[in-house]
Amino acid sequence: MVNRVILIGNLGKDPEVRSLENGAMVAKFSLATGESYRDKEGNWQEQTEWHDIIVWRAVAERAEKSLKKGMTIYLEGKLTHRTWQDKDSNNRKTTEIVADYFRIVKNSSGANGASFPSEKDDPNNRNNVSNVSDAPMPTASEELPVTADDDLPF
Amino acid sequence: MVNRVILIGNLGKDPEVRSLENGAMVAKFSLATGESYRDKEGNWQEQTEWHDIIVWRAVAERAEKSLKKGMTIYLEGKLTHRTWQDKDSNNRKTTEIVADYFRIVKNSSGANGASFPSEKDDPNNRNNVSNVSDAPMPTASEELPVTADDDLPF
Amino acid sequence: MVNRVILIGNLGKDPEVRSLENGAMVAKFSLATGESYRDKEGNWQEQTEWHDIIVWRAVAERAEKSLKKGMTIYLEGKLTHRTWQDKDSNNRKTTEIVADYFRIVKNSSGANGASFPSEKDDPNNRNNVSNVSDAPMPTASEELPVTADDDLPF
Amino acid sequence: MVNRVILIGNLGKDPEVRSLENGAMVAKFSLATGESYRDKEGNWQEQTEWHDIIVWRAVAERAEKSLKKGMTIYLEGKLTHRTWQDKDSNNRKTTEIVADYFRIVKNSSGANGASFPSEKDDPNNRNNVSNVSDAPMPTASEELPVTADDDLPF
DNA sequence: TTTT
DNA sequence: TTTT
Repeated sequence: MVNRVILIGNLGKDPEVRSLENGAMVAKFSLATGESYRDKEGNWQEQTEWHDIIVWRAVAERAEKSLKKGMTIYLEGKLTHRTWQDKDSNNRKTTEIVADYFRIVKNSSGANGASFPSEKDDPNNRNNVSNVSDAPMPTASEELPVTADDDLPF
Repeated sequence: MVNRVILIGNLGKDPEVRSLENGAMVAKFSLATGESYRDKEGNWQEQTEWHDIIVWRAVAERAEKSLKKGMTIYLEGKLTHRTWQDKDSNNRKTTEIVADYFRIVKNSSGANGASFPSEKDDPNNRNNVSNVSDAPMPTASEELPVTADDDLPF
Repeated sequence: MVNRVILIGNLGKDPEVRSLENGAMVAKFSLATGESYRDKEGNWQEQTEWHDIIVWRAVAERAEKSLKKGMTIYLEGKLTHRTWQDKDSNNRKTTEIVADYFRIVKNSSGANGASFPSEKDDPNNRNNVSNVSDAPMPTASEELPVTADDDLPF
Repeated sequence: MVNRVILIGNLGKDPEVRSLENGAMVAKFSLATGESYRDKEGNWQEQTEWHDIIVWRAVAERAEKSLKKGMTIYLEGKLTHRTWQDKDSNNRKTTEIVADYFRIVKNSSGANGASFPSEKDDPNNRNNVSNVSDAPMPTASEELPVTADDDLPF
């Protein structure tokens, strides 16, 4: 089974961050994606979707440090649905995207908003993390340049 | 803005298909994705997510013809959320995935269930459609093999 | 079978656009994706991947009009590989991404480079196109607001 | 920058697995994705793409244990290109997909080839790994059911 | 060849 | 609640 969501959108507010009793950090925020289209009168209409995003642990810590209302971010995650009963015993359903990766596409403020944020601002990104699990991770004494093709056993 | 969902899962039932007054066809079905994990006692637990899928027009027609309860399919689409009020004037929210592409990964029945279904069973797939918009679409008199690289102006 | 590529990166040059004899338009460009990482001395290193992108027909026309060297774009497409023989009869292989969708994430110039480009600048985007095939597309006399849930036959 | 590839296809051979001097395991295999289309005579043609896949470390170990020629798998990864010079000093380019996740969609043999393989056969999958990093991971004494919404601090 |  |  595969369950994968990819979004680029804007944060409606700063993330809300909490810690559970077991120490795990959680962050939640809303992300707006939208599309513009012309209606039959030729006027631009905006159809905005607000997605509820939840992130855990290291991703939540990174969200707390780096995400602010108004930013545009890229994220990947999975769709989860929870069913519960409200005070009138009606069945209610909540849908959230559990994101396991995000990166900032654009800061909202003018400051460095004009630039695609460098990954240097974003040290815990998946690419670096991936280096741990995907790459040979040479020790200092046997550093292999990525292009050192001859060192590969193929 | 980007809003993209990718799922592989099983149909809970045959699709429900309807036509609107304007002639547009709509189909809906539920798709289960799941993951297994060991709980603290070491027993396998299954966490199933049921997603509400909706497809329109040509995709709905193809769904009606080809999709059956129990099949495993791959699909791509976008997440949409609608807010409405129930009889008690509570705000309720419904989340659906509007799929613009699907393909069968496995038939549920034993018949040809063992084989990855051929695209020959699936003539309206995106790849064929893409040929219309993505490829040179040569006329009969100037058919270009895909490998006829020399005919390309680069 | 599924073959899907998703990239966000920068254009190395303006697209090269050509028309085939059959009238089909083709555009090609290179897209850089990169990741930064610290090397063992703690210096930032950049690992850039240059991807060859090819787009056809309507997507090529849109690329010609809207894409410029230095822009950051999001795209989706598929991986294709072609094998050919060079002048020394060596087998050579070329890999290209045939993109069927793109959207501008950031203009390179200062002008409106600070803003996430509106879809209003981007009328041929997939979302609009999707409206044609995914939505009921009501006629003027029976316009249905997207939220007019009651009009749906479910 | 984002660089993401999603494939469902068939393994051309068993993976080739090696260990580097630093102990890192590497596995390589070819994956075929294809699409069928009718040519102008109305005959079915098959266009197969063969992708070179490379996986590292834990993913490579899992590939060695579980992947066999003929299986259909889903994978996610990133595109990488390497440039090198052949014996005639020609610049040559090699494209590989560095996969960071895969799962078996269909076994090739008749044995349990008819069923979508359970994640129970696939213990090192991303979903389980994600549980480690994405979920609260309660200790035994404070186990929280996934639906125990009231225990979350929102 | 881009970008930070 | 964002953004254009």
